[in-house]
Amino acid sequence: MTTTKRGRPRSFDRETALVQATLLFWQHGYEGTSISDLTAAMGISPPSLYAAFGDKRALFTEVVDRYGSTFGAFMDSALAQESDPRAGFARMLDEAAVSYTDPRHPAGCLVISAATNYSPQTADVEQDLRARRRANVRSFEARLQDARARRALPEGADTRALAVYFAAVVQGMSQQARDGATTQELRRVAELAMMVWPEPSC
Amino acid sequence: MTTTKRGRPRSFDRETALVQATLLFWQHGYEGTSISDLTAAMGISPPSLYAAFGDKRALFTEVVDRYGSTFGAFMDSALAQESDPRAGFARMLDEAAVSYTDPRHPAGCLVISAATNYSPQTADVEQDLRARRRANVRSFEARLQDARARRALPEGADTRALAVYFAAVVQGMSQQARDGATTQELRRVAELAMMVWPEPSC
DNA sequence: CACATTCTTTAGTGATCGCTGTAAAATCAA
DNA sequence: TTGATTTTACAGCGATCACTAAAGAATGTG
Repeated sequence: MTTTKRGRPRSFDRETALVQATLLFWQHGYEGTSISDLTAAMGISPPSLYAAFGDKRALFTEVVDRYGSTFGAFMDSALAQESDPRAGFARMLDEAAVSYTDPRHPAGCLVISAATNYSPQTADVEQDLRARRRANVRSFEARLQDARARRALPEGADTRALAVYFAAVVQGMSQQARDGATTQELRRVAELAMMVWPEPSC
Repeated sequence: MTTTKRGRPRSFDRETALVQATLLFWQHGYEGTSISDLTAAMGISPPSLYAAFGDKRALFTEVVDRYGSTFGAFMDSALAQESDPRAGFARMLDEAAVSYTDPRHPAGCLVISAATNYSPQTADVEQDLRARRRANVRSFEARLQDARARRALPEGADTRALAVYFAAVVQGMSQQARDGATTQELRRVAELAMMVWPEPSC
């Protein structure tokens, strides 16, 4: 496998095209974005798109993977970088409030909103995103169990319920952002949501 | 305007057909449900559907209106029937947990999930449901302002933030239900969510 | 019965969907 | 230059989309 390039070089930048595709899928969802929409935004023809990315489904998967390592990366990093679990969840919610209303890109979270309505032939796409969301809930729960083991949560804390709760709050914030909620409103929501955190004191 | 019926009688029950359409739209969303899907489930042909309901958009509007006065009615009634505002919101969240996971119909809330991905030509449908969700937030806020006026909430309570918070929790619970959360998990989420309610005591 | 009215079925409309066959254009290796 | 390789633009594939024209079938009215 050599790194030499032969043949006619690609006339467009693959990364730039991927960003355009991300914005479209983010805004309109998987089914709401057509190949025609994509090629128009990318400035390329259908055969070029298929040669560079495979098919629509493969392009979407690549978009979601890239999204997870860029726009969506704040979640894992907030939980991982804060030594105090409570501070980690608080930071995650606050950063979600800011990111979901960032005017530089579509509102909300792509993983949450890009495939909620699925026709039978796109059920696999819906299942893909659903699996990612479920993995997120499990990630929350693992962090909470770790916190409980390290005495940052009371012995009897229901980590499963807390994980589902935080996941629901994040998803609700995404939906609210798409419905027009402001950054300030969502930051207040994030602040309120943290009040359920069980305190050993009091 | 007479009530006499002339001409060939309709061969299907309109209400039954409307219920079938509701289940399809609830499960697969507006764009994910085709006329072909609808006619197959209703057991009628396209011209019969168009004669009875207008077009796809009109049928969907009728479905959503009917949904609001049946499956979705628990929200308004919970807030209206409980004299204590806190009890009203608690009951609303708990009933949402039960309703959103009721195996007798699709999971979650139709108004929340039936049109989140919109292509340009169906933006009006998205805007319709969005308006209903915004009206819901305003309804929450009005109830909270009423509660504050009646000293059931502290003077300085941020009713706007609380309204957006409760709306986000409800929407998150709907999404979690569609992702497979159980009734018990969501009831625990509802219970946790009520812990943000500001108490004049303590 | 005949007639008007309403719903039915059959078959199809143009438009758009995701996707691709074909051949010219643009590069590198020899 | 010659040939191999890869991408390009053009055009169109079959399938499905929401929707409907046309004519037959089933009712009430006269």
